[in-house]
Amino acid sequence: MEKIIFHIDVNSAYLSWEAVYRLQQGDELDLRTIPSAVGGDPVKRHGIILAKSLPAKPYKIQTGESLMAAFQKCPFLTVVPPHYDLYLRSSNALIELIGEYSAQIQRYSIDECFVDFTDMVALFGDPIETAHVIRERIKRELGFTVSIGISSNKLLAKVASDLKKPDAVTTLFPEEIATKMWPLPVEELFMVGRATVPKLNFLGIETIGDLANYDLEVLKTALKSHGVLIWNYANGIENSDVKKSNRLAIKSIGNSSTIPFDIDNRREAHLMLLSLSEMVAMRLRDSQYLARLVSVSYKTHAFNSTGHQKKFEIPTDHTSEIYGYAKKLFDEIWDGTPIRHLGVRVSEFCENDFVQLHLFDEFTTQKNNRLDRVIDELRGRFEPKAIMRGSFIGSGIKPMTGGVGEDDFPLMSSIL
DNA sequence: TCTGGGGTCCTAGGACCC
DNA sequence: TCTGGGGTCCTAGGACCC
Repeated sequence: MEKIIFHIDVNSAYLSWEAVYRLQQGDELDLRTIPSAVGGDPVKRHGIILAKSLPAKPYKIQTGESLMAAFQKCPFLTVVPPHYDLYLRSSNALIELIGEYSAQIQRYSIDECFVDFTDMVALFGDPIETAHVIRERIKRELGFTVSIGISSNKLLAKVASDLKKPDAVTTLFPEEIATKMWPLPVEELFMVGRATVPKLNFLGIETIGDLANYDLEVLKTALKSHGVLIWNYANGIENSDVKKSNRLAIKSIGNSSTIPFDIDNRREAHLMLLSLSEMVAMRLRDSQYLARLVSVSYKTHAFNSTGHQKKFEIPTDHTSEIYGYAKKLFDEIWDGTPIRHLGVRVSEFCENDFVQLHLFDEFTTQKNNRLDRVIDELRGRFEPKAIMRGSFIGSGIKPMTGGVGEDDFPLMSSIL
């Protein structure tokens, strides 16, 4: 039987949520009605556009571009800083509402989800009408708009939701592929990014239809497995299930940050690594995993990036050990070039079963373990700053760097 | 116009073993 | 001494997503 899949996408999510919140707080102005954007702080060198309003679109404001560039195009652009807590709460409210229509929901990102509606047709009736009911309810009850795509698989549903924005419901069933999807430029296809477009253009492929009808063998030679993937997508072939999101399915945990100033000495670099390790390790303990692989990466002032990683015999979730590894890895590769951006990531997880905790070095392990958990608890109960290492005072570096905690869910890079 | 931060997956080359 | 090929593990780097 053919499946019925919805893809639900919040229109200009960060900006919409910001606008709704401000209206609720009594603001007169609706950010969505003027050229506006959510953006970072240029002084801290985080200055890019994260989301833009519809009225900002005619000015060709692009997500990801620098605020400076945006102001050049639209000098009176209103830019507000991001509030990730608010976005997480808004996202949760959305998922809760959608949950009334199906239990089969895959959160794909903070502002997108897939819904398997196949078994719900018997209960709610026509999928298109139901999608409109959901769309209307979200607008009325939550105050923002969504675009809903409907098809028989996730890929087509996702493409469909993109066809009409904002506040719309669009179908893209297999028989509609040739008319609705094939005329689109190939860069609109999921998984065709910056690096692939020129390669496809070189082969004479300009539209999704060109790709769909191209010789698969030639494509395979030129683009390997990625070529096969996007050829299938161009033909609407994709058959993965809507997987209920499971936080324990996460494969890695990392935090990274652009430092407001270039770091040119080992001491400050280590302090920054400690700050990042604190957050990574806390999230790791919260995930109930131990990690075997620690990676460190950095970007230089000139934007060259380098990384180094190593597997360790004994899986851990201790802040002190992760920091120790990170520091060692960093020292092995850094040549003194001024650093703009630093990151720490852990992966290769195994369960943190009780047994594993005292296999080796019982005393230190248990001591470290208790210390980490007490700190986690205090930080959870009060605020992260409740426990702060003295070395950070006056350093210009925050005692913990990075975000995403309790409510994180895995974001898949490819629909599968 | 100097370009965030969170992820996943793939590939290529070298080491090592049989 | 020089020769072969296959498998697996490890690491760096890059492509893609939102």
